[in-house]
Amino acid sequence: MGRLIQAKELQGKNTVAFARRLLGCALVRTLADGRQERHLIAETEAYNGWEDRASHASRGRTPRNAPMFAAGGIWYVYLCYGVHEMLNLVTGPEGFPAAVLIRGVTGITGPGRLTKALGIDRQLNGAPVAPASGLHLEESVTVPARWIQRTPRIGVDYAGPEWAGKLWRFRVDAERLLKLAAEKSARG
DNA sequence: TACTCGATCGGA
DNA sequence: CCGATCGAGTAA
Repeated sequence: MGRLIQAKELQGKNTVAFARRLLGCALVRTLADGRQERHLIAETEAYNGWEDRASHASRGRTPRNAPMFAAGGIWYVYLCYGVHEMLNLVTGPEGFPAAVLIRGVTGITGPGRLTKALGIDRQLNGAPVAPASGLHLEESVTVPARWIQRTPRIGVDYAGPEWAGKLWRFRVDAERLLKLAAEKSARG
């Protein structure tokens, strides 16, 4: 169990830094029977501001992307390619559209497979990042900087080279995360 | 109302 | 490499 990540911490304009800091945090799914499943976040992407051509917010506010314009601390879940639910954490102050796509956790690679495995869909769209919603975040392990990989975001070539080229995807090897978690639990 | 196209994935 | 699958966004 780690410290709960609160909405207040998600309301700055440092979206990219936050996407990086999310690595090693726990995504906690509360099931219907009250039990909790914990997954360490291994891969994220930042979508930051109106100018970001890869972001849904780049052409202004619409019914779909409205959650991105709210104050940070809620989930933004949408259907991609008519097939996959994508899970995003809304960040930023009210009115500044930003979010972090959760692309992978330990044991599950890919944003579509992640939501399928955790039973996440658009019912969670707009819900607060809190245990009562059934999905929240906790601090867990601290990932050494040298283990963090930065790359361009995936599947956003349509945004053009300037925006598709931003190193706004962050990744850490899942095995290393699990090792850190094991060391932490051995320490007590 | 008629298009077009995706922040993906699995199978050929 | 390609098709699935559907809703948002745009233009008319």
